[in-house]
Amino acid sequence: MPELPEVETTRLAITPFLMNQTIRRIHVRQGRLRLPVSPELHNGCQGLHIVAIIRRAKYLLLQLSDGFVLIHLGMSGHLQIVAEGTLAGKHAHIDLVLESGDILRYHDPRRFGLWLYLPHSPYQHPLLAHLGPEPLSDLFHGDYIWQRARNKKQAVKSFIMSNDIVVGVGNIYATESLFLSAIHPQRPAGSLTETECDRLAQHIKQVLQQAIAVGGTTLQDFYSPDGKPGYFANNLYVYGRKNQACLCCQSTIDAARIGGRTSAWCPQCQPLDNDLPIT
DNA sequence: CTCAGATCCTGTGCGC
DNA sequence: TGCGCACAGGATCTGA
Repeated sequence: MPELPEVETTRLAITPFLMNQTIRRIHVRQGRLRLPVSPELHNGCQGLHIVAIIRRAKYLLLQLSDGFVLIHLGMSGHLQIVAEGTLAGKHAHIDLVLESGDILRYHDPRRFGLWLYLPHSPYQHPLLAHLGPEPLSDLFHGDYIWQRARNKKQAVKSFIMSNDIVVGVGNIYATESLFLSAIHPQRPAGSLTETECDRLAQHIKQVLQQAIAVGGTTLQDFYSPDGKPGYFANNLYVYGRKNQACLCCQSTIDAARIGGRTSAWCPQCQPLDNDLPIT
């Protein structure tokens, strides 16, 4: 569920309920996430105010009147605003209860997420200190990719999914961006031309912006217990379309695991190599 | 240093 | 209907 557009949509959706609110208490039902939930969050943070709700990469940061809460949704986490007294489901691990009576409820079946309390500047924290630029910022552009990709043999798909290169590009949007850029995902990152790097940067931005723009759909099922299937599913050209016809040229979509993640591509629209024979 | 693979955990969907 | 297996939107760690 949570790629960067989902996290941003979540941030926008919860902000009106959290902004300037006072925390009554935090109830942790299951504290064993990717890292243990910070002890400060177990029945802690009473009386602190929520000053700002910030996103960095796929992290959400609740800036409190004292310290920060760092939240990551992992693979299966999601946040929901529920009324007091709403029955907690099997995987409703954390409730952040506000004086308003609203509850920010965290669900996460696979428990790859994070809830940490950081007393000081969160950007110095090891989890955040080495992150690359935001993909939608001016710091991320074709020439940046070109410079960072030089001499790298790593598959370009793994490369753009590396958080020290650029943050927030998950498996879906990496796959789609490469299709739109006509770049085969297994190409060594260092083999990209400057023109290809420009195209790639442009399409990563485009795909993420489009997904954020239709985040309104997510807003709907954000409050309802049963979510809809992916709102962006209609816009997908190759992700999840193995053995189906390419929407542009009718070739059969190919797929393989690259860096441990399933990757799909069109062999016609995204040639592996223009000149050299495959050895 | 670089890169590929294993790993954390539960749910779902498929073939048999 | 049940069982076993493969796979899932992430990110870190290990080791070659």
